[in-house]
Amino acid sequence: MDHQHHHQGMHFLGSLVQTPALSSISPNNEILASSGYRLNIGDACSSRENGFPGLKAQIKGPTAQVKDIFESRTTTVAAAANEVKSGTGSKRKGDQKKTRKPRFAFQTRSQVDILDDGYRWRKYGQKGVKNNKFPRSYYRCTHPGCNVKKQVQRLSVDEGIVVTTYEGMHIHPTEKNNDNFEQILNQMHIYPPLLM
DNA sequence: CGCATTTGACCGGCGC
DNA sequence: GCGCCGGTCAAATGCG
Repeated sequence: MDHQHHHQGMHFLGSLVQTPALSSISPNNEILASSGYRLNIGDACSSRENGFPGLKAQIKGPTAQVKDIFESRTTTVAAAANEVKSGTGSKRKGDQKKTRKPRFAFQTRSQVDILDDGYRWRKYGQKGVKNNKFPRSYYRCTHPGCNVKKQVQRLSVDEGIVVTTYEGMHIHPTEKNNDNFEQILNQMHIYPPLLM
């Protein structure tokens, strides 16, 4: 737990993904949408603190708007996430360190906001975003002990694009089969059409 | 009944 | 100090 990272900023994986139009895939679990768009991020990018499997997207400079949205966050975020509840409550103890978790974001061209990445998420908040007509949703991985969070935001500047940001590393494997044909298919759709 | 989502309150940081 | 902002909590509600 000491091998810290030197990058405190956020990595931006800007890939424009054109997902195939499959029909609803897994209705019950995953926050999957009915239109059948899905993105697989299931196994492991291995690299660092985040597991980003099939995401081979290249790292590229974010577009003006996107960058704006996330970069400002980086610093403030950590504080809120850690210390928060120590105020009056007696429940949580903000004992955790002040880790500044790196975040990874990527954008997708999709009709649905929630992409099926193979993990189970519980929504814990939603807020309006300045200059944006779409709200941003906050999710937390439901696996016990796993602190991974993610937020989803659709850009109003181009409502066909959804930005998903991951924060933290999963401490458990994906809950779904990874050899699923469809998933592989989807992974393949990840890199091709790049934004710039 | 056991989950997940909804939604307004609340919190810490920051700029003025 | 106050108000805004991004983020989170938690009670109520919804749903299978």
